Amino acid sequence: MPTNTTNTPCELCASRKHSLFSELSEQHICTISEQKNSISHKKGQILYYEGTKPLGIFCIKSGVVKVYKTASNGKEQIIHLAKGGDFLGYTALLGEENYGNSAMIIEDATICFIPRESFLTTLFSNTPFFKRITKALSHEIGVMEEKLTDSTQKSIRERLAFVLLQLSQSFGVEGDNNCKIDLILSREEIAGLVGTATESVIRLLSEFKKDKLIQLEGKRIIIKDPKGLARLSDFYA
Amino acid sequence: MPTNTTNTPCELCASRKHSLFSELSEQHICTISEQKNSISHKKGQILYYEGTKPLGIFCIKSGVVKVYKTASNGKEQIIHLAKGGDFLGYTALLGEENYGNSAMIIEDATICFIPRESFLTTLFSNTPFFKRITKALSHEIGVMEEKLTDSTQKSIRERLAFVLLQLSQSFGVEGDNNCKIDLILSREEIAGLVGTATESVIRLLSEFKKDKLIQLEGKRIIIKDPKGLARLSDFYA
DNA sequence: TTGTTTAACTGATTTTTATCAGTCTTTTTT
DNA sequence: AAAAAAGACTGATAAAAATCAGTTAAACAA
Repeated sequence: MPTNTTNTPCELCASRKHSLFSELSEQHICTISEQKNSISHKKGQILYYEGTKPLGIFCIKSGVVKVYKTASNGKEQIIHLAKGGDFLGYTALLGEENYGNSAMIIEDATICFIPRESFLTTLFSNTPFFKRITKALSHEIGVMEEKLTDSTQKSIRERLAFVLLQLSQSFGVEGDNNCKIDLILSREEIAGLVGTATESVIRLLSEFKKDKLIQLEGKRIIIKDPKGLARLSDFYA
Repeated sequence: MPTNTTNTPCELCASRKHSLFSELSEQHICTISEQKNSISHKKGQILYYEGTKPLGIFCIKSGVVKVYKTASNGKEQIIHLAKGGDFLGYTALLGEENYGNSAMIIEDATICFIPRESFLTTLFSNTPFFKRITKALSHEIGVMEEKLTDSTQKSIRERLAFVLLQLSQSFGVEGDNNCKIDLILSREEIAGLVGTATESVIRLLSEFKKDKLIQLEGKRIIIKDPKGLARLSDFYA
């Protein structure tokens, strides 16, 4: 189902500026660029499955990908949402393990695949790049520790409020006196992001709406009162 | 309060065999060894606080350290328990961030401190070692993703059963037909490990005891039926 | 050893959250 | 356009877990 697309060279790729490749030398970028393969993906397609062997890394040019784990009860825990400039799958590659999560396209995407060897060769022959990747890995660990703590110590209401703020951070477009989250997620997916039941999300969203914290426009959510949400999410203290 | 101890050279340190230093060359080990500082710590002492700047890394020779985050409600989420051979604090150092968690001695320990520069110099001039660290970081991310998923999708009973199995894995000593967890943790700390209230842990432990899954010997826990606990923890499926 | 503090435990209660059952609405398919 | 399917939503209920209040037991200090 995925289709090949015109292979824009990495040198010219707009999303590279915000990516881990941003500081790579001309020479290295070109090596990578020659080996990569740009592919178009439609919403719903799977990029990779948990438990399978990583053969390279993915670099998102455009679109949105959800990275998630399926729990034994069948529910999905969404680890994070990746978008243009984000890398996927390097954790499994560097950990020399099979994928520990799955990745599904949730907004039509163009994604480059860089084969294992090209990536690793560039990495190991380029200390600044290696450092950069290591820094990203380390940062990620801190983020996960924070998420774990929140998930055990905060209420669903607090977590949902926080998720909405994060979504507006990553996918928000500023409007007149508010901020629209420009990303279509099902209620079930929001639940997967928060780590709760779908019905709880629905109930809390309508509570937030009643309290004028958000507004619902079709499937999209508009943040009306970010400070109110921050207060609710127990963001300080 | 911490006191200096005889500085066993890393070359001769028993805990090195199981550590990330295990494959380091003679030369590199000696460089590190000359710069390090071995310190004795008593139970209750703090190794470092969340929010402060890392000045080097810690390498545990003996003893046990809890690495934890304090949530806004004052409760502790224990991220993991570190023991002989484990490294601490390299995540913050490599992420170029302040400590994202705190570390407290929970069993008298001897811990070496390796200053930032010595560690980083060795790391960047030694690709195999660098790869090894990167692999550990990547693995850690997978572990945290698993923990996050468990914390949102499993019940407290399942999580406690799993924590007990992990503790017996890390701190268990085999007895006649059972396995004693040779580590003294308060009920509150077990709660911090599971991510729940202290009372819930107490109730569940007595339930497990009633069901002949465990046995309590003073503050120590003896695993009587690991398979039963595994079944309870929903370890398969 | 006794008093004092801290931790472990128990029961009752409340709060939070999940689950179940069903309706309404939107999307997709035919 | 009509039928079918999927998703959003609502209310009622049940289950899980936290909190509160108190007792008992253990550890520590005077």
